[in-house]
Amino acid sequence: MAADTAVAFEPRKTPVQARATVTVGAICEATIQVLLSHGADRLTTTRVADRAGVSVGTLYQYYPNKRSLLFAVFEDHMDKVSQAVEVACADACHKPMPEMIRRVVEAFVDVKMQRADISIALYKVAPDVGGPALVKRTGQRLRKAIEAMLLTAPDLKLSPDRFAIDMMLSAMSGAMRSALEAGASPAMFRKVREHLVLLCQSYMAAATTGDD
Amino acid sequence: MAADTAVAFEPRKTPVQARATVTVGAICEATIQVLLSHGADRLTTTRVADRAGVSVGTLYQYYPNKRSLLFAVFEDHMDKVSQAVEVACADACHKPMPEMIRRVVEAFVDVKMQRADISIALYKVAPDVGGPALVKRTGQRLRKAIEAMLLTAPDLKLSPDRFAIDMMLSAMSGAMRSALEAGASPAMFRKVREHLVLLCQSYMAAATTGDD
DNA sequence: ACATTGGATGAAGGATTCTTCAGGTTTGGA
DNA sequence: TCCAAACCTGAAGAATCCTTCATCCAATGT
Repeated sequence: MAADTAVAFEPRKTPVQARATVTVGAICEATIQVLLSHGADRLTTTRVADRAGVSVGTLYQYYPNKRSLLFAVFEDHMDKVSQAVEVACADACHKPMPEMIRRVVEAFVDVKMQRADISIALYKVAPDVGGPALVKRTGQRLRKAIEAMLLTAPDLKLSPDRFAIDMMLSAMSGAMRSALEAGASPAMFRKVREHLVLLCQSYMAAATTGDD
Repeated sequence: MAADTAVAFEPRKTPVQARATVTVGAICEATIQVLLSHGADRLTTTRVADRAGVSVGTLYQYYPNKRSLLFAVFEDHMDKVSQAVEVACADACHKPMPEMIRRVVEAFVDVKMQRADISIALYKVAPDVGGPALVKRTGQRLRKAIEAMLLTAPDLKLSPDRFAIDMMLSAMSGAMRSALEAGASPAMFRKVREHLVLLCQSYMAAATTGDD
């Protein structure tokens, strides 16, 4: 059921002139917009091109097919999220564990919220674009960053469990996803953030005590 | 961007004779299979009919369109999950809170795992089929059941917060989703279940103490 | 046995969509 | 100024898909 995850996903050509850079940016932005306004199943290359103010041909000059376009947008978003979390991890080294968790969770929630529209749009295509694979890759990247950070915690009895970190990450994703898809208000997001911090802190505390 | 969530989703006709019941069952099962083997974007009504061993016309006799078919399968699954959790809630009344949480989490994990293939298949179409709406509805249903159960807990200082329950549910969904999409082994699932219990228990304990 | 309602068929109409390519326009350096 | 490379255009080919409907088979009750 898989194996075609890596077929022709690479961009076809990289923009050289400034004009083309603008074009590619417009195409990516238009992809998000069309996804939000028309849904994943009515996302057509022509519609995206129209919205971007270019012709279809132009789109196919940079992306070999529709999936590669979606994949590129998805990959870009995941990369931004990863970077935000990695920065938070670096900043939180040597702090007490609860403080570490707080920073990581807040960084994650904030970066997702700043680009709420993109996050929501991408949930709609992830399945059709090798989503799980990319999500897994990103998960590993985040886990490494968090693992490294936790190793510098002065108040940890047990070494942090890899599995527990994955658990925490997937719980975070789930909570954010449902908040985003429910169209939560800014006030609601603050509450989600607050509770998600509590959730992760208490789980991590429990997971790094008499375990085995 | 919404408003067409309730268009022609109702089944067209309900099977009367036994023969037709079998047919409808085969169509639903075939839908899952095609989803798993071909992906959401290559799920065609003709392919589903072929796999079910009937003609397309038959399919359209029961479902007015493709989306309504997907919706029906989705709705059926969500109903099964809800029932399993509701039963667990009813059984766990008057038990200590940690025990309650344990039962609910285990019920949820187990029912999802029993139908792992269906769960995975449905993740692929949820976005295109009024998924978020159905998920929200199911979430409310589950929250009510859990809320009622928690009210009978003998060891709870604060009345359980609605928001906290939603939080727990979305964290559970997220964790299960990533485990399912990662193709976790049975052994891995046991570990996920165990940790998810711990996560929910520690969060609930924290959320029902000095809060606000 | 027969009429009526339920159930099944599958070719074909109608509508989209993806992707290409031959040819025109713009840019930037020589 | 002039040219080659970079860009852009958009009509049209090729491939799918969704859905319908006229027609035939099966079941049920009288």
